[in-house]
Amino acid sequence: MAYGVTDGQPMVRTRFAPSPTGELHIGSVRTALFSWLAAKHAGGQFYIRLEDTDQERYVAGSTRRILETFDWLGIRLDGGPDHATLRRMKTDEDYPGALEDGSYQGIPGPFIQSQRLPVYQQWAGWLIEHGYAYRASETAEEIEHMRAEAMARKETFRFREEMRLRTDVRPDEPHVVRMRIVPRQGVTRFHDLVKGDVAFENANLDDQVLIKADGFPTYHLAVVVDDHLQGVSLALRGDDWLSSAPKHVLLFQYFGWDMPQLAHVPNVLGDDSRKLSKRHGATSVFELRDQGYLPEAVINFLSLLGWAPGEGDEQNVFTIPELISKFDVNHIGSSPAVFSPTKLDWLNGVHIRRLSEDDLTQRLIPIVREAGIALDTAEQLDKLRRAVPLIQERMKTLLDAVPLIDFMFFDIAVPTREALTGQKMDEAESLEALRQTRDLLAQLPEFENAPMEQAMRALADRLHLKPRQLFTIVRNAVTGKDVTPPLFGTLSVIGRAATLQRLDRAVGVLER
RNA sequence: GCCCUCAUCGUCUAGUGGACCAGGACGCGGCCCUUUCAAGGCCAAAACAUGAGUUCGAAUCUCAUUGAGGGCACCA
Repeated sequence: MAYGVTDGQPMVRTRFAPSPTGELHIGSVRTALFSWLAAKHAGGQFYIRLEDTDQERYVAGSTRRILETFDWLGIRLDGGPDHATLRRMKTDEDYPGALEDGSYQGIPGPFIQSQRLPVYQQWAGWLIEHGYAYRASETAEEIEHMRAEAMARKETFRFREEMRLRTDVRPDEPHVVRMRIVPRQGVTRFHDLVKGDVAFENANLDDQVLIKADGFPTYHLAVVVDDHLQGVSLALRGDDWLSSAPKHVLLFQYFGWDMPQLAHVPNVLGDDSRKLSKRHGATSVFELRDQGYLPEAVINFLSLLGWAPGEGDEQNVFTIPELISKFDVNHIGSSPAVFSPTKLDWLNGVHIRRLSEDDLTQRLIPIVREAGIALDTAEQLDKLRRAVPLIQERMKTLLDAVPLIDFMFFDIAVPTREALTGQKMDEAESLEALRQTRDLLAQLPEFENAPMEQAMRALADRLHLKPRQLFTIVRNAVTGKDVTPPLFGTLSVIGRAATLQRLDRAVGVLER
């Protein structure tokens, strides 16, 4: 397992290597999470490397978005950006300085592949010198033509050295560098931590382009060179890479470098068991964040997509430290997992309930403000603070808080007569009940939960009403809703003045 | 077409030849608690894709079939 060596100690080092081509997909985030957990479990390092070798697909600002994703999740990188700087950046800025640094925590940089071009050129040259690669100058059109001919013969097209139109390509003329498959026959095998032993016939591998005509490396060269130079001991990636893995294995062999351990993790699928896409709602963690999910819950949920502690351990709810201590790459499942919004909801509720009241209050503040509820005065903040214990176990997402508390801050619409008339009661009875409630609450020495409940139960008794009959009309009168947090705690947050005022108004409605 | 991968309740999964007429979790249904809604507790329904084979014995091993996914770029 140990591959890199730091200070004489074996070191597990993993990386996440996205392309800056837009929003980070949930499946990619999960792969990154697995990588991070694997590293942290072993006390190792996790870093990020930007694979921007395709200039055409580059999307401005995506590097920043990628780094923000990790920042929000609470995943700290052992190589990469400074989080404080990151938070100060503007949206359209990209490439934070820390990623460009020469090295970080002993990991040699830069961490942006476009800044490592000479490195790839150097190693491509080495391959050519040692007979593992060659120059080729066929144009895209020529290749396309060859492909069409092969298809006409119903053959699978693979570019091979023998198919070159021009041999003896000079280094100074436009060309690409292609890898030679050596040996041409035979089988390339490797062990994948997730997929097990995998074997590919060399005859089915083509002479992959390693350096493009623009001088940029392809993924295949860059990933091998960087993983080696940066001391990656365990490489996790999506299983769509499995088919090209044998080429990477061959390159490692050509170079004479030790292979990192490979783990190809399955995709995350959407509700319809198809690949997750925009049509499935949440496709980036920012959407989840905006929908009121906690990073703790997202991490917990994602870790369970394709991984389980195994060995009879049936735990489902994990803190991040628990995940770090229990995570094991060998327990990653080999089949794709479906993203289940309902399970995420449940886990989010669980993690919300685990928060301290203070913590939850802090997280609610921006959301409540966003909903248009002012929290500028100490009094308003105190109201929220007092409401939190009443709503904590009633939320699946942070957004759920808003309808649970808005009436504590805003006045409500005038209730209808129907809403103020209790079950199996007529309007006169209901009116009398509300009047007596009003008088009772006006005289109550302490406008607090317990004494209020005691007095109100006694009142219901005197009126020969069931608590439910009385409480329901009081709830409607004061909150304007038939679903609220527990009534008396709620009234106490609303305060005596507003409560009495709303009761008076309700009495007025029935008197009319 | 060729190559590769995958296949246990609706979903996430446990399970590595006997302890499995398959365990847990979400969701669903019911009950309890209860001022509404939640939370919590209890109970229930619900799966080894199919077919051969190996074996005294298979969810677990092998093969085939079917289905699903991925790859076959000077994209990652």
